[in-house]
Amino acid sequence: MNLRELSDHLGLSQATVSRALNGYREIRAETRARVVEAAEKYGYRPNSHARNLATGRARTLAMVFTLGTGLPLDPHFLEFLVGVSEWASVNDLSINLSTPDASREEATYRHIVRTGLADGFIVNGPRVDDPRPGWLKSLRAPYVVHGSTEPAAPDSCVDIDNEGAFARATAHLLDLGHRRIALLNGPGHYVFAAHRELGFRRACAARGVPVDPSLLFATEMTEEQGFLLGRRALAASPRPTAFLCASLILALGLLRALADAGLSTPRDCSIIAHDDVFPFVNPASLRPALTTTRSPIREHGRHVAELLNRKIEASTPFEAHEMIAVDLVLRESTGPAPRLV
Amino acid sequence: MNLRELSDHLGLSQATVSRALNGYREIRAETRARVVEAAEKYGYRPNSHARNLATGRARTLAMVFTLGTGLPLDPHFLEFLVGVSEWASVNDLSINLSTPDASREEATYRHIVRTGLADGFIVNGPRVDDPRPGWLKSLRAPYVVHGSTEPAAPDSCVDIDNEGAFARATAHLLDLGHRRIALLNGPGHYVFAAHRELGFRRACAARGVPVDPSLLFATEMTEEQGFLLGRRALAASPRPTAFLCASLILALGLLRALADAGLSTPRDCSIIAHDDVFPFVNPASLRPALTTTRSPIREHGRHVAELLNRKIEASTPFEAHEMIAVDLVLRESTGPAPRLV
DNA sequence: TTGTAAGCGTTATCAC
DNA sequence: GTGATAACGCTTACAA
Repeated sequence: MNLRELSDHLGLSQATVSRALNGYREIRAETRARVVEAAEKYGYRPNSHARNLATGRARTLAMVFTLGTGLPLDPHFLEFLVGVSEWASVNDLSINLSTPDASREEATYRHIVRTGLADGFIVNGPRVDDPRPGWLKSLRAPYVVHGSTEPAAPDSCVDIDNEGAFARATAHLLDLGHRRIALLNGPGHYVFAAHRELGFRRACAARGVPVDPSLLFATEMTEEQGFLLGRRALAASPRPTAFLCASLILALGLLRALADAGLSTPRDCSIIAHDDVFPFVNPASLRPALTTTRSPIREHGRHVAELLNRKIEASTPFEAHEMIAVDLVLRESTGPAPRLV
Repeated sequence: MNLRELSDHLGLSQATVSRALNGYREIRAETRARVVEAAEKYGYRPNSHARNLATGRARTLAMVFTLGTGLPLDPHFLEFLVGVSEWASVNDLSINLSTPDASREEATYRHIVRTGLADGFIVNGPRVDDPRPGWLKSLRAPYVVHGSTEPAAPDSCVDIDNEGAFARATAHLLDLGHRRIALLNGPGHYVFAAHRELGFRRACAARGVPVDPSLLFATEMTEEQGFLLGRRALAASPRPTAFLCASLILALGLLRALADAGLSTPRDCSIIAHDDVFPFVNPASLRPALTTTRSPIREHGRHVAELLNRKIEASTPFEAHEMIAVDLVLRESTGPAPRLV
C-alpha cells in the first residue's frame, strides 16, 4: 500500500493525505481523522527511500567503529550503542553501523556522506590527535564526539568528568591513608585515559604525595591485563596499598591477582574501579563489593543521540559540550591503608 | 555531484553513465573507462535513496535486538554483530540496528518491512516457541536465524552443534572419571540451552551415569550468576567434581567461587567452558588455562550475513541450514576426578 | 482547506 | 552501444 493507493481509496489527493499524516496545520480535523484511520486500517507506511529522496534527509545516525585501532570492541561500546539506539527508536530514526578496518576508515565516512546514508555521525573513543573531526568537518557532516577531544576542542561532545572523578577517587584513598596507589588506566592514546591520569596526579599533588611512575599502567581493558598488571604492581616493593582501575573488567583480573597473592581486600589492599554499568557484571555482587566511580554509559548514548539530532536539525550550526556527572559509590573494597610490608 | 551533473560533464546521457558504472556489458570499454575516471575525479557516488527507490531494494540488513526478553545484551551479541557488519561492509551493504523493548518488538519488524528500511532480517537468540519466524513469514521478509529454532524447523539458520559439543565435553569429563558433573547452562527458554542440556544428558546416558537434576542450572550468563550458582553447586554433598559452563563469563564467576571455597582446579574440580571468543577475556590466560568448547561467534555473523544475502537475492526461495564446527580445546582445567569428599 | 504538479536522483524499458 | 523517457513513492511550492 503506497500513498497513491491510499489517497485513491480516500478520494483525496496524495498531497492532502501526506499532509494529514505529517501533522500539517491546515488539514481539517475531520479529514485528518479519516486519513489516519484509513492509514491504520491498510497498514500504510511511507516508503523511507521515497521520503528520504524527497526531503534530502536520511533520518539515520551513523556509527563507524573502526576495527584494530587499539580500541577493543568491548561491552562499553555495546552499552553505548544501545543507548543511542533506544533514543533513535523512540524518535523514529535509524542507526547505521559499520565496522571498517583501519585502512578504510576515512573512505567509510566519505562513503556514508556522499551516498547520503546518514545525516550525522557519532565519534567514539576519541584518540589523541584524532583525525575524524577533521574529516567530518571537511565533509560538512554534523557529528558529536562521545568523550572529549584535545584540548578544549570546538567539537560538540558528551563526556563525563573523567579528571574530576579520578581526582575524587584518589582523594578518597588518600584520606584513608594510602600513599602508594597504582593506576590501571586505559590505553594511553585515548583522551579519556589521559584525563583520568590528570585527575589522579592532581589529587596526589594537592596533598604533596609523590606519584611513582612505575605504578602507572596504560593498557587494554581486559581481564587478562588486569591480572597481569595487578600481579606486576603487587611485586613492587613496597607494594601498593590501593588500586584505581579504569574499568570493571580490569578490576576482575586484579581481584584474581590479589587472591593469587593471598591478599585480602580491603584489609591489605583497597580498590576503586570505574563502573560503566554493564548488565553482566555487577560491582555490588563481587567479593568484596567494589567501590566504584559510576556513570551508566548507556545513558551517554541517549545524550549523544539527542545532541546529534539537535545538530542535524539546527538551522544555524552550534557547538555544545555536555558534561555528565560521575558518582562515587562507596562499597566494601576501600578501607584504611595497612602498614606497609 | 549527481548523475545528471556527471553525465553533462561527460556529454553522455544519464543512462549510459549509470550503465557504465554498474558494469553493464553493452558499454564500450573506452566509454566505461572515461566514465569511471570522471566519477573518480569528481567523487561521484550514487545517492542511496534514489537508487533504493528505483530498484526497490534497501541494500540493508536488519537486526532487531529486543531489550528485556531475558537475553542480556552481552558481548556475544556484539561479537556477532561485528561479524555481520564486516561481511556487510565488504559487500557494500548497510546494517540497520534497532533495540525496541518487548512491547514494540512485533511493531518494529513490521515497521522495517513496510517502510522498506531493510531487505532482510537476522533473528538472534531464538527462543523456544519463538514468534519471530512467524511474523517474518507473514510479512514475506527474508530472514536467517542465528541458532536453531524448534524442532528441525524449516527456517534458514546458521548454528553450531551445541548438542554435539556438549556431549563431547561431557564424554571427556566422564572419561576422566567424573561422575558428578554440574551444568551451568544458559536461560532455559533459549533453544541453544536446551540443546546443550540434551548433549549433556545424551553423553551421560551413553555411559549409564545418572544425571542429578540439582546440579543442572539454567541462568543468565553473568559473572555474578557463575559465582552464586557455583557456590550453591559446591555446597551439595557429595559435591560435583566437574563443571560445564555455557559461557566464559559464567566460568569467571565459577572460578571465583572455587577460589572462595579453597578448591583448586583441576585437582579438586575440573572445568570446561564454552568459548565464543571475546577479545577481552582469553581462556588460555586464565589460571588455570581453561579447557573450552570453542566457536568464534564473530565468524557466525559473517556466515549469517552471507546466507541472508543469498536469500535476499534468490529468485526462487530456498531454505538452508548451516552447521558450524565446534572445537574442543584441551587446556589445564580438566583432569582426573578426585576421590569424593 | 484541498488539489495540481514539479521535483528528489536513480534504474529500467524502450527505441534508434 | 547509446539516448530518451518513464517509473520509483514521496514532499512541497504554488494554485485554486
